[in-house]
Amino acid sequence: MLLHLDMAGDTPIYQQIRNQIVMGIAAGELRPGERLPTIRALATESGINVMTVNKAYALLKQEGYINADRRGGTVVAGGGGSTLPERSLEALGVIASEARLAGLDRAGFLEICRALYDGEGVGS
Amino acid sequence: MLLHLDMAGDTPIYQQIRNQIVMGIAAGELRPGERLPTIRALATESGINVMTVNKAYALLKQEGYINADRRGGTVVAGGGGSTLPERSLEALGVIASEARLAGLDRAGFLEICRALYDGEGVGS
Amino acid sequence: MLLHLDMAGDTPIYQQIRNQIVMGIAAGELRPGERLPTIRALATESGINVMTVNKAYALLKQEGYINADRRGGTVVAGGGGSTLPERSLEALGVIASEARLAGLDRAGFLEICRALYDGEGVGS
Amino acid sequence: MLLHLDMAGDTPIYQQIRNQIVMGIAAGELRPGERLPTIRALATESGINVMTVNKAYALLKQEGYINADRRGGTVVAGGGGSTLPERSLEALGVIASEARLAGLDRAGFLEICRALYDGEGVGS
DNA sequence: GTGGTCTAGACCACT
DNA sequence: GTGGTCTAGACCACG
Repeated sequence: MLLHLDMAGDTPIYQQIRNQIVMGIAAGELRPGERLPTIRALATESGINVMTVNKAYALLKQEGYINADRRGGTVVAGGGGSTLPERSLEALGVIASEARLAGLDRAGFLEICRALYDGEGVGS
Repeated sequence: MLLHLDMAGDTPIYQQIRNQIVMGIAAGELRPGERLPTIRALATESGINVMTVNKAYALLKQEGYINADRRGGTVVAGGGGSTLPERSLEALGVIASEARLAGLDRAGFLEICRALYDGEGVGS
Repeated sequence: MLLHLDMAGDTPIYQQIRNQIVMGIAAGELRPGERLPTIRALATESGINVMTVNKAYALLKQEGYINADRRGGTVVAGGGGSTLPERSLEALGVIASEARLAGLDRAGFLEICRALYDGEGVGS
Repeated sequence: MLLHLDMAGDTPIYQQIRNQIVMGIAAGELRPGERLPTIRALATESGINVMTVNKAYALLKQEGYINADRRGGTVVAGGGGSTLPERSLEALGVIASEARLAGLDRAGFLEICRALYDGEGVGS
């Protein structure tokens, strides 16, 4: 459970944590039922504050990606995802426009989308 | 040049302006060489601060989507976009993961991407 | 005596046990004088800690819903409840407000209250 | 905008704030579109921390009761409430059971519910 | 001046 | 030992 955090960028740290955990689940590195690292463990290990990790976990819980097992620990939730969030759809629309203006043709853009969906890296 | 601004959402207003102009260019509603409305005009017309529109235009200029006209106006830049920005690529990766976890299969996801690329709406 | 416990929710487990026993008594499934399952039995049967069940029983005893039997068991207490607890009254006030804001008119809200009082389910 | 906060009780402060604002909206003391006090103002005025009020506002925003206007300030959202939250329904079921066991007959219980819905006080 | 974010350090409820 | 809550003080993005 190694996180790559960019302290300088303008994406909030708790968002970065949230994003990487979501990607980790989608990639199968984190399986449903598996325990996530403790808030405190992740905080000290990453050199950030407990509250920040707390916020990330709270967000993930609210979105239904993870569950806080009252017996201690936090667990990856099993499936049941409903639909692609509205705000992601909007962001996707903007990105598609940027792709067109960047000179990417339809096939090229879809190839990138496919690669990311399949969890392959995109040649930077 | 009608803007739909959401004062409640968590996307900064200048970002919303920037996004909608980018999408407008990609959709062909704004053609290369065409003049954009004055900062002041857009501001009063949309009921927002001049500084906010200024920031959006500055951002678009910096990204190369628009250019300052010699006579003081602002015009849509022609082509020339190089590659999909790094930060958009990262965002796309997150969205692809969310799509997987939302139960969307590859075909469904790519269909959405295609529709957005082609400028069609997505059935909500 | 089957308990439905939600380990993920934010209601403490001992509270859930307490609530379900209270509802069981009100519904007539548990009659005054009837013996409750042993702490240990309920704990192992539900896969939770003995201390947790203990806490629930202690709470119920303190509230007067159950009594310690001379022979070491625990039995459902008979009637005698005085008034609706202050904290429940406050919670009810909040819920009534939520109902208003949810667009529920007075008749609809009271119908739900009646159904729950009479032990009927509420159509989801 | 006076809040009555119980620092000793086991209800989190941010929850108490949230509850009282919800009740304030339902009672018509806070009307849609009206500005709520600043986070800092409410914090200093109530002698609590900014982060605590922040959390309460974030919760209210997430529930759709208020909107953070990006131009500064926070505003009461207009209507549009969907349905009574599931967790409130469960709590209501428990309270109805407590009422029965407290010796309240159906009419008495419904009278209390009606009074609270109509915003009248209940004789302690 | 507004809300959003982060930190360091602390206490508490729950299991 | 876990997550949940609170504090005091600070910086920043936004408008």
